[in-house]
Amino acid sequence: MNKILIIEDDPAVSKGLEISLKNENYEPLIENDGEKGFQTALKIRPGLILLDIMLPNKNGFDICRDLRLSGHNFPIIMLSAKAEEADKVIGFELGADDYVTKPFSVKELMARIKAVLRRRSVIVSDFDKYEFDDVTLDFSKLEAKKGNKKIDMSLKEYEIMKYFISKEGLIVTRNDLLDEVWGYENFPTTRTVDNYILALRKKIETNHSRPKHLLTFHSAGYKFVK
Amino acid sequence: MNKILIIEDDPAVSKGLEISLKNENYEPLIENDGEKGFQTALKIRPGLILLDIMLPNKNGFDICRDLRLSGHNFPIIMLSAKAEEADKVIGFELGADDYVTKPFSVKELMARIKAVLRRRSVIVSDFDKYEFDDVTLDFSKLEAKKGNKKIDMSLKEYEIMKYFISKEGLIVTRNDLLDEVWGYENFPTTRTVDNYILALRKKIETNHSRPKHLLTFHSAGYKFVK
DNA sequence: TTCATTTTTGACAATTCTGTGACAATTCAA
DNA sequence: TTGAATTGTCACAGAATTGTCAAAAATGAA
Repeated sequence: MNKILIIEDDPAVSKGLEISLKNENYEPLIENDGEKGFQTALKIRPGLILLDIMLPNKNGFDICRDLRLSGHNFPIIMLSAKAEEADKVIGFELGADDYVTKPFSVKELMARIKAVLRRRSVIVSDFDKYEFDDVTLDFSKLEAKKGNKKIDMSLKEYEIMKYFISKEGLIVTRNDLLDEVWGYENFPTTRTVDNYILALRKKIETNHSRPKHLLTFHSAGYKFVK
Repeated sequence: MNKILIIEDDPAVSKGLEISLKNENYEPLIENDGEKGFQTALKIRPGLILLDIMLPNKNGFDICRDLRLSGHNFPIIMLSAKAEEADKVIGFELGADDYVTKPFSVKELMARIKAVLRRRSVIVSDFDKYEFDDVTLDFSKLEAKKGNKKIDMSLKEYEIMKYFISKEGLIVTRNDLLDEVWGYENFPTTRTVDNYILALRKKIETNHSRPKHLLTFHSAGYKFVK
């Protein structure tokens, strides 16, 4: 997931970036045409896009906006020769993650790439407070309460709850959870999931052996209901 | 530092905004009168102002202009029923940061608030004295006290405290700190952060091994509470 | 330059979290 | 109703993270 798509029509710039990125163990790919770049982005789903603004066929702003409109949220860093604030603002409003003006120092750009990727790797979806029954979860403060008693939950437990909540009312299989919460780095057994369910039930359910929110669906998975 | 002043005379709108903002962990405050809103802005120095245009006593354009004239640069997002481009231009020329036409989607407005605050977040943090428990920090004089004993703190320690304070109650990851306090020039390891935490705890906590203000959140980061 | 201070790193200890397997309980299907 | 499969439950080992200290490296002033 460290593919980086460079959409940039000046070979001097793109070649330089390619070399620097390879040095940092990313996998750079160059497109020098706006429309083709856009298509490639959709196809290869890069981990990050370095996006020039002035491009043949489709400019950077349009690419950024269209990617966002079509529901993709690849991290995007816009590159531009113009230092004007206006460009910057537009870039951010279209959903760019960062904005770098040429000429830029390679070191700085690398740092910004790292920063953007780091920020993204943490954030998942866009609610950070959620309530059901007598339970309150605050994901940005990592605070949880049942009634007026604080609940101690680990980060992984928050992540699991967040995933369940985002799928409220739907069956979530153990493999869904392993893929989405644990990711592709770790491969615990499906039993691990059951253990977390148990732990969560003890925390959020009034009677953990008669769950009302984290329900079992035999030989399918679990379902969270509000 | 996340107070948001809503100056809006339609309760249907302001109440709705209040609820949404609370959900996002902001602290909304409503004024329904132009002149009073203006005075309140001067008094409470909000982190951002949501400003309607049509208002009793003093309209939004005047409020915006007068705030800027009196040297304040709170981020301002203008709200208006009129979609006319003219309004837009005037709003920006008066120094508004963004402009949203009613009816607006709450999600969009929240996104714009975040975007404006992000753009501004580099500049703001305009407090230079802060107190909690028996600790006093003066960021412009670089003086600190616990009880009546002076504390020796390095500049970086002041910067870290300032960042924590600006995120009071929220989780701050080590990477947040590295991005925001250290910036893009230096890349110390995350262990460096822990060491600063230790040093700061020894200085500001009464019992550094039982911290009450700089709290650890395992596998997430730290949180400052007042 | 030297010296004092600040910043960073690395090592190790202490703590917390995760994952696993065993066994019990439950569910399903025939 | 019975047996196989699935899920509930628990306690423990070892992984991973954080606390802590001391020493090395960097910085800045005299």
